[in-house]
Amino acid sequence: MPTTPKEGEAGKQAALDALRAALMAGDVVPGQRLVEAELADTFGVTRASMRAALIDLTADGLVERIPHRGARVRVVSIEEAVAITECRMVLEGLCAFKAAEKVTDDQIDELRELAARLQAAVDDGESMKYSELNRELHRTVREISGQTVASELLERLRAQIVRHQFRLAMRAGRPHVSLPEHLAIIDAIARRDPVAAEQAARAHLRSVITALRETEN
Amino acid sequence: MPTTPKEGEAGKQAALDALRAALMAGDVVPGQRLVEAELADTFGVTRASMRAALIDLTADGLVERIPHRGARVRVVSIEEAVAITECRMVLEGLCAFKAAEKVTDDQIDELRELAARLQAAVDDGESMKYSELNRELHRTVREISGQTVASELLERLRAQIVRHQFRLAMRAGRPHVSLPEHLAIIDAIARRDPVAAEQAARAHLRSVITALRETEN
DNA sequence: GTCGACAAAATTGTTGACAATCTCGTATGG
DNA sequence: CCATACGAGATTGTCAACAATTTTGTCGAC
Repeated sequence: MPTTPKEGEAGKQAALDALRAALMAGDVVPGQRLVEAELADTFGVTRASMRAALIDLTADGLVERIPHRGARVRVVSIEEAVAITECRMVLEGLCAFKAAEKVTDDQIDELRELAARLQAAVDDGESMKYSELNRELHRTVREISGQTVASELLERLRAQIVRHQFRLAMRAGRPHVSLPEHLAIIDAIARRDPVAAEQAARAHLRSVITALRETEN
Repeated sequence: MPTTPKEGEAGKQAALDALRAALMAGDVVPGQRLVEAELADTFGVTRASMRAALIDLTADGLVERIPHRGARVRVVSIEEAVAITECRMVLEGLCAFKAAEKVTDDQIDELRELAARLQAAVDDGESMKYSELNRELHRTVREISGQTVASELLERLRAQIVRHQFRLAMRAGRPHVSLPEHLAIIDAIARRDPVAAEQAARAHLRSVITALRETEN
């Protein structure tokens, strides 16, 4: 556990961030029991703070809490991951549509640069770098779209399936499939073609769903 | 305040339901301060229970909590309501699409009956009844679609704009506009035409957005 | 040998009091 | 007369102890 044992202050936020980071990083396996006192001790906060953090994470769908039975890391099945990605599909489509309507010249330059970096990462076979740029692209599109409501929903949904996303990113050859899809999104937004942008975003997520189903085990 | 002053037991749930109902019913004006002790006393629960309820409602986006400053009823601006409805547009489109794929014969009968009742409500000018059937239709479509993830998101979003929805439903002539849109959704699902169903659902929500913008004040 | 009941341990839920923080009215000085 | 500093009141945040509940382990009976 790479966490410096701080003291309890405005510890709730610290606890929340620490646990969330641990969840995201996969330092804690799905289904694992999350005992309040234990975690509170680990992160150096009071039990009340940790409790509040767990409640927050439950609202975010990352943790499952059963009355008098404690909290567990929520496990999302493949089917659930697919359903979540279907929601992402339409929401990212909306963002892409709006982004194509509102994009500025400066932002187009930014996107073009991102496209070049994505291409470079694939050429060099740096899948980690690619995956990071991938997230940056999606974030940039959401930012350009100005759809804060959709953005929040997407962020929530993404957090729930980070494990599946990670597995997907590890698949050999996956970048070669998704790169042209990403470039198509960028291109459509740069051309200021909302309909094409939405279609491209949807097509990309549809491809992600197909790939997700293939990882079934 | 039509609430029987119970005692504090599993009072959190009671507090949550009570406050949520009050929010939905509009018994409490937007922007109003929500003092923990005061509400706890009103609903006959402990402050801890009320606090937990407020935290839950904050996660649902119904109230706003500022550290050391308390909770207020969140006010959603027209622009925010539009953004929320845009998200609803694509999500309900997804549900309609899936519903058209999975609908059973029995469910088609159910939808057709609902259509008749909607028509009847409009003919009789019962806008309250119509609005209620409206909600039932949307709920039925979500149910048929089996998209639990999208359903939850939609439920959250709807709760945030119930006030605006109410204002909309009160507008004279609104039912005459939305009825054919609703019938189109039902028809497309009954024909098992996913693409048409999605288009119909989107068109309906697009119309809602237009109407929302017109209520600007 | 297995099933059921009972008791002990572990864990979560709740309560009440206290501390920290913010708001607002009031007084003081320029 | 206005601005600023101060302080009382009100409100939220935190904590530690206690109560309620579930789980686990053990014993005895069939």
